[in-house]
Amino acid sequence: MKYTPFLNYIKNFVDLNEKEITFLRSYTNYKKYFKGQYIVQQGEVCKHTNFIISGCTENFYMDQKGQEHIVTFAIENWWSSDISSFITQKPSDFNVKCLEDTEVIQFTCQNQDEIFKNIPKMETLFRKLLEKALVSSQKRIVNNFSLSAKDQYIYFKNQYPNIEQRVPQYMVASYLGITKEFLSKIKAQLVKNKS
Amino acid sequence: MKYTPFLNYIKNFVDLNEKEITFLRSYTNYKKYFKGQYIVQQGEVCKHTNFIISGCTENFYMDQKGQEHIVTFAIENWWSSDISSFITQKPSDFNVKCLEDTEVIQFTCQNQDEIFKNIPKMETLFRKLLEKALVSSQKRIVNNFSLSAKDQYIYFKNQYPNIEQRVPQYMVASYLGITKEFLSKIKAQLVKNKS
DNA sequence: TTGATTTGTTAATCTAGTTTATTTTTTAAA
DNA sequence: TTTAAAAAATAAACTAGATTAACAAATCAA
Repeated sequence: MKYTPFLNYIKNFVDLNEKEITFLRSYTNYKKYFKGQYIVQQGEVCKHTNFIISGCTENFYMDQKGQEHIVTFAIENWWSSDISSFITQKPSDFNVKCLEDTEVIQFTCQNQDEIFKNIPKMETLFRKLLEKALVSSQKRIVNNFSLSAKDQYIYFKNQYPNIEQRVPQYMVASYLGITKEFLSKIKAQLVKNKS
Repeated sequence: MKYTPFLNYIKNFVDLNEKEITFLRSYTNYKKYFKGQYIVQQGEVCKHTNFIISGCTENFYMDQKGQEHIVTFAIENWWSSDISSFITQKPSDFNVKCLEDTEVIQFTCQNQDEIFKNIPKMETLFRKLLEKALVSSQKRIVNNFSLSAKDQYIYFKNQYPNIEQRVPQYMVASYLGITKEFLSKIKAQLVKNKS
């Protein structure tokens, strides 16, 4: 069943009874996007928070010079949205785009409020998820400060071993905040030093 | 009374009745630190989340080369802690140090759980604060990617107009992730271009 | 099964920001 | 009021990473 991965994920953190599960299902919905489709577009309001059942998304923005910068990737069992636009319901500065066919369970801001009101355990879960997200966001700032591009790449590979195989290299470079040419150079260096 | 600024702050977001206020006060405590004192030290567990009534703190860490990097500043009406260590209750990678005499209202991890259990509105408030903190952390990553050091400095001045006067310039440089020499150069440039 | 588009490599040149070192200014203790 | 320490400014030499450009593989549609 389509909801299974989502409910299994929730079960890792909180126990829901039948009634709560029914409620949760009625306030969320399943959706499938195809490779290349946008879940959110820069300038539009981010209507949903999405839990990824299968597939892969990128969250990126375009700067004044027209350059794209990838802020995050998300894969199975991760959450994907533009949280800034979602909580304020104002136009987003980011795009969320599917890099593969992607299935999600999603809910609106209104429905999120209903869920939290009716199942306080869910708000506790989200509070804890936000804590972790904040920690890893801060960790990224710290790494930006104290690691060279090479060490940041190594850190990325360790932290997200699954992602590098699934996305083109120039996107990894964009995520790291370096040019694709320089990442190419770093990889050549690493190969040389190994042998 | 010492609790007034804290209760006023809370009042901006949620309405608490007398009983809830009494509860909140009995599960938090007031503490005064002097300039130069550490609220958290690298290697120790961060025992409290602190709400700053007066004063100013820096959150910094020391990298392998012995260089200090400031991750955040905090002043009146802000929260200050190492959230990673606080939620996991494992040794912290960061120091929180007072840059001025600093008065706080603080609570432990255990007491935070009690507060959330007994006053669900407080958990909602914290969930929302975390959402905002995450947004501004992501914004900082984005700026790191797309702004030059000069533009990041300008952004910092706009976003935190109060802080620059209160801390030495080399700390602003550390926060921005650049050397104090380069910040000095940027400021000289800005002065020249203005006249 | 080809040719067109997307992705990745290499190398020369360039630049934003670092490092190191010296000098000047400000702060604060005695 | 003097003096030592902390903070800020200036400048030359240096480097990590960007830019540009040309080419090589890989992927994919027809």
